[in-house]
Amino acid sequence: MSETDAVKKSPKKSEETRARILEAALSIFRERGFERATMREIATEAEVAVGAAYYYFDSKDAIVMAFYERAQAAMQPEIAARLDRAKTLEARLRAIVSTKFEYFAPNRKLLAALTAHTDPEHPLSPFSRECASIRAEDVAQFDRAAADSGVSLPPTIAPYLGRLLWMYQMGLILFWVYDRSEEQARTMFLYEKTLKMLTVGLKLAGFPLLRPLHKLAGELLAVVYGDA
Amino acid sequence: MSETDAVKKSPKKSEETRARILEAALSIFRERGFERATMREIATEAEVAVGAAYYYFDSKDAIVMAFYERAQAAMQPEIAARLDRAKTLEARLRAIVSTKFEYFAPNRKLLAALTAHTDPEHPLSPFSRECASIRAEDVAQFDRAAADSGVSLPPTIAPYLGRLLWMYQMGLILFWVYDRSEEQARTMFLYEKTLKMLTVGLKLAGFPLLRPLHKLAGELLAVVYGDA
DNA sequence: ATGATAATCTGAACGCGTTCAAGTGCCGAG
DNA sequence: CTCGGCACTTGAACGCGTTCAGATTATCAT
Repeated sequence: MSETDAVKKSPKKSEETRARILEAALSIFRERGFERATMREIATEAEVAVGAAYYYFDSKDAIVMAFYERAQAAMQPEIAARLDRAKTLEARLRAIVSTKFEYFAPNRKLLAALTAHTDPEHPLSPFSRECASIRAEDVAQFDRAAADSGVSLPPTIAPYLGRLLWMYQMGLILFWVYDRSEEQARTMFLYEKTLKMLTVGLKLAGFPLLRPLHKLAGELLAVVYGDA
Repeated sequence: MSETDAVKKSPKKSEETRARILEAALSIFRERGFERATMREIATEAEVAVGAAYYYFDSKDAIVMAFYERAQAAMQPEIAARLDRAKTLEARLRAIVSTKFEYFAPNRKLLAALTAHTDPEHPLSPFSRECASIRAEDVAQFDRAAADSGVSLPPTIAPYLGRLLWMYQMGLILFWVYDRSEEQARTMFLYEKTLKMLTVGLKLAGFPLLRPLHKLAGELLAVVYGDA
């Protein structure tokens, strides 16, 4: 019978404790928001001492990061599948952004912790070193979305399109997180309109009339994304 | 002689204490940054107890707000004067942005506290209720800068120009605060290029070719700035 | 079984921002 | 002169995130 026990325990007992702490934390974050939740409360809810929570997670921030990484891993295949089915850039952007809205909808309060900071030195900032790998995955998705989708940009701008689209998406999500309108209707309106504007804008961007802007934009992007 | 003393003290002794606490705080903020400064340290430096600091300022955040309000009041006339001298939109934008860069240059670390948060519920966020009056003053400056400066936008967009320019300026300042390049050279490059791009862009914005975008942009702005 | 070693867990304690009951000193009315 | 009230000041104490020395439990070679 120690055999069957061992089988039951095969996903390691400590993994279960870790999961219990994570779930307790997320439950409280969702209910009360990140700021108002306390580590003592989380530990009590998970039936461990505070120290145990810190054995599994480096900090309160790190718990949110664990959630974020899990969310990213969960959404990745869904987004990939949807991207394969969509052809136009608009449809592909919808695939990415809608998947995120759907996944994060029950966690809007929690997500606020991940959008509250601009400071790239803050661990939970979307621009932080800690978020770099998730950010890179996201940008890669947008690059895939833009690839052979009909949009043609001057070579000085094209390499930045993925990052620019990521930025657009971040703005949208930021607006969504703090959108107090019924069912976030304002964000949904913004979503539709900006998406349309983006596609129209990208079509117009090819016009030779805008040639002087191309050079400027290229230099600009090179400096912004240069090294930092 | 109690007379002359009274005259000396006429700006009230407590005002002097308040000033001493503020200066102590700013000195430490500048040196070590907002986060790393502690209220105990500030109080010690100002030669008072912690409680006294809280008698004059509601919170650590409130000290930064006091600095921000003072800065705003100090820059206002300088900007107004420079605006009067400038005619083109570009020159006027330069007047506003350059004045701010100059004033805030010795306080970049401190300013980081005011740009670190996107959360509109955080007191130090540029989008917060606490910053609303300063923000309104800023927007009014940009409105003045745009007034009879040659730019003509469709009536669906024109009313938002001030707020859009304010947003542009916030982005620039945000980039500047975290710009680690020598003398913030990258920001200065960005400043020049985006300013040029903005003026070129605003000229192009009148073209009838862009008519479909005008309607879209108008609806968009109405929703974004609708009530929140 | 039996230690030894590592993994897991505990709760007191630290430094932080903040609060507050209790002082201290000053000033004007009596 | 003096006393009541008010502006100002104090520092201990609170709740927070976090740390850490030590206790407890699991693992496993012997």
